[in-house]
Amino acid sequence: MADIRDVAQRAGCSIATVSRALNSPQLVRPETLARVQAAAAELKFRPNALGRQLRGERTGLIGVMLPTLGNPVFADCLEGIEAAIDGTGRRLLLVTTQYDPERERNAIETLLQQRVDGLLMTLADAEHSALVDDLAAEGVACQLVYNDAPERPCVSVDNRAAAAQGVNMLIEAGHRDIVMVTGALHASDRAKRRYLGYGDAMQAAGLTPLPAFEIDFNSGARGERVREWLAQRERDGARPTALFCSNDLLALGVMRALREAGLRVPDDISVLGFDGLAVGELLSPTLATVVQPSVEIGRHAAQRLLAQIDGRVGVVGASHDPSLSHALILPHEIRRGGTVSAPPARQA
Amino acid sequence: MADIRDVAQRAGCSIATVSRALNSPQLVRPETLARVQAAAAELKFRPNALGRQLRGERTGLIGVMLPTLGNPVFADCLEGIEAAIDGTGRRLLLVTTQYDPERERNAIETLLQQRVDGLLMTLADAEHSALVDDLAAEGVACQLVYNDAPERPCVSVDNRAAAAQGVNMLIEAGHRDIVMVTGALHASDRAKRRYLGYGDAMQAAGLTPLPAFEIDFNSGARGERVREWLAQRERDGARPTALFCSNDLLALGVMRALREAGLRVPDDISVLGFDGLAVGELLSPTLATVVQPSVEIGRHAAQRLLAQIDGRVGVVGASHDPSLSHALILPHEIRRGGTVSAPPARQA
DNA sequence: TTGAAAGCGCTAACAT
DNA sequence: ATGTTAGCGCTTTCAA
Repeated sequence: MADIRDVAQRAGCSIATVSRALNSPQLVRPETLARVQAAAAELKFRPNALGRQLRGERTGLIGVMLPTLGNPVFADCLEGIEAAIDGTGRRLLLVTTQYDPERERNAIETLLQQRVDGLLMTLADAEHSALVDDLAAEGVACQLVYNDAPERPCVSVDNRAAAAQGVNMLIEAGHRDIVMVTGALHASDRAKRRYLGYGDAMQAAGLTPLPAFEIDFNSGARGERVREWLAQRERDGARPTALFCSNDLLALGVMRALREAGLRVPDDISVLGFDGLAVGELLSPTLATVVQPSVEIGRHAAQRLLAQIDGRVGVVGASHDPSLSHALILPHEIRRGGTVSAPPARQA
Repeated sequence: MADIRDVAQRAGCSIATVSRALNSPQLVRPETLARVQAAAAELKFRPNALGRQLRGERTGLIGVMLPTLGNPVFADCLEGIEAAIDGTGRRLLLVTTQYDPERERNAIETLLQQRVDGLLMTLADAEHSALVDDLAAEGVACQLVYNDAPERPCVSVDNRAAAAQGVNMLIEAGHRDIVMVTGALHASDRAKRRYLGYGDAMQAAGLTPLPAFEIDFNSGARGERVREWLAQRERDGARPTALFCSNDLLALGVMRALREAGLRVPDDISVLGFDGLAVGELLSPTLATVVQPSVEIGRHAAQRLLAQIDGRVGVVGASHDPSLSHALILPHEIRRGGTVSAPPARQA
């Protein structure tokens, strides 16, 4: 593979001139420029980004760390990130962590070793993670996505308020027995905040918040678990009339289980999701859900990160925009859908 | 940021010893090793991967180029890729191209400049693209995913046979008026092969293949287009009784349009998809589809790529496994689902 | 406008 | 077991 020296020799100039011709053509005499370009083309010269990166201040690499791509929420967000960096000459280094804190640590270390200019990530639990503080202390540019921790650099919706508003919609539809269904609650700060929002809405309506029904997201036996739980509640005479699922994917799984258990949605039981996945609108009945602007979350996070990186030019006197180190809360939306209706008439 | 020299000084040894301590601990006296590790920890030394990569043969970087992450097929495939490289110490450089050939060219060039060890990609049209030949000529390790071009290094299903089998299922259910619905047909070699498979099945049953109904994937007006088209067919008295959609996402969109047009699936019209998206099973009725093992496709492609890279050790006399430069065809599956039933009784 | 030269941080001979 | 040294390919002063 030809290197800059080969090109220089072929063009009859020094490597410095080749470098200029490639990066600052205006600094080079047109005739020389042409010779260099010709030489580069003939040799199929492909500049080695590693050399440049090793030398320079920046690599143009952005580290992206997400829990999984199996949930379209993250894929959507990634699309927003891509859209934001498109045309800036940056590239994305991608890692997924499966919500595993240890993998999170490793991944970050790896990305940092590659000298990414900045980090975009969703942590399992941003509030209790010292990671973000460490990164801040090290001066690593970084934005969290989806995590909402008010005092941290992140982009998200107000999960608590959004959840409350969603649950409130259920209440307004006439539901009083509402249970929240979540994955492992302890593993996700978002699910926790949504549960708080659920509690807010319930209490504001004078209802008693119920414990969340937690089911393991990764277990194949989800359907069965749901049915067992339902049967139990049935025996207790306390079957809820509505379920608030902490995310859309979970809602879809739950709905399948309900169907298999012979329950009709929404006639027998209403279901509300959270995320606003596009597929939700394609279902019938359409999935009622709390919509986060996933693509926009990704886009904004990336834009903020770039601003952060660029603001770091002089390294010292840089114009550190303080707003970039606090949360950016994007508006959520309630999407009414066919999975929510009034509760079935009470049977004596 | 501390570099290897700082660590050496602090540990009272040479940089070579530090390097050894980090990469081949067994070559270093335990006592020295301990000193180095202590020094590295105290200085929060983070090895600069760029230095190593510039020096070494390999970067450990794998370039991944996909059309979009908006379609879960590709996200699933990416999960398989991740699974395959997990634990190998490699990282993924990700780019999406939106099916745009020019972006494809740019992206590849970019990835190559970063000196990725190999490339994993889905091209819009692998058969007519000179890209793959160029790459092969340059000796770049590369595997195509989803594209099935028999003579190329790729991992996919046999799109033609799979489509034929799917369409045959429709025929066996009693359908004779079957139309294939696709995105821009010219843009995707897969859609083209699936259309061939459609033709195969129709002809084998003594039926006349119909022209495909192409609708722009990126247009928001999809629903409307479908309704117009249906109305037209209706007037012609030639409304098909079954639609074979070239992918599941399209099928979902089409089904929505059908519903909005007042048609029931499958009572009025049957729908068959292609891909095997997980959401298809969560719908009701569940989506009948031709299932590709997306995660496995990604996993295998990555494994083959790694084998290719590793086989290149001696650079010259390497054990170039020739099978790696030909297609690996993975088995597909027909998923029967609620969206396909017998055609409605003929009305005079 | 161009060239010479000094590294960026690391690894791997080669020497001791 | 450890040190010395020569680059990997590039950008960027500093001089000319």
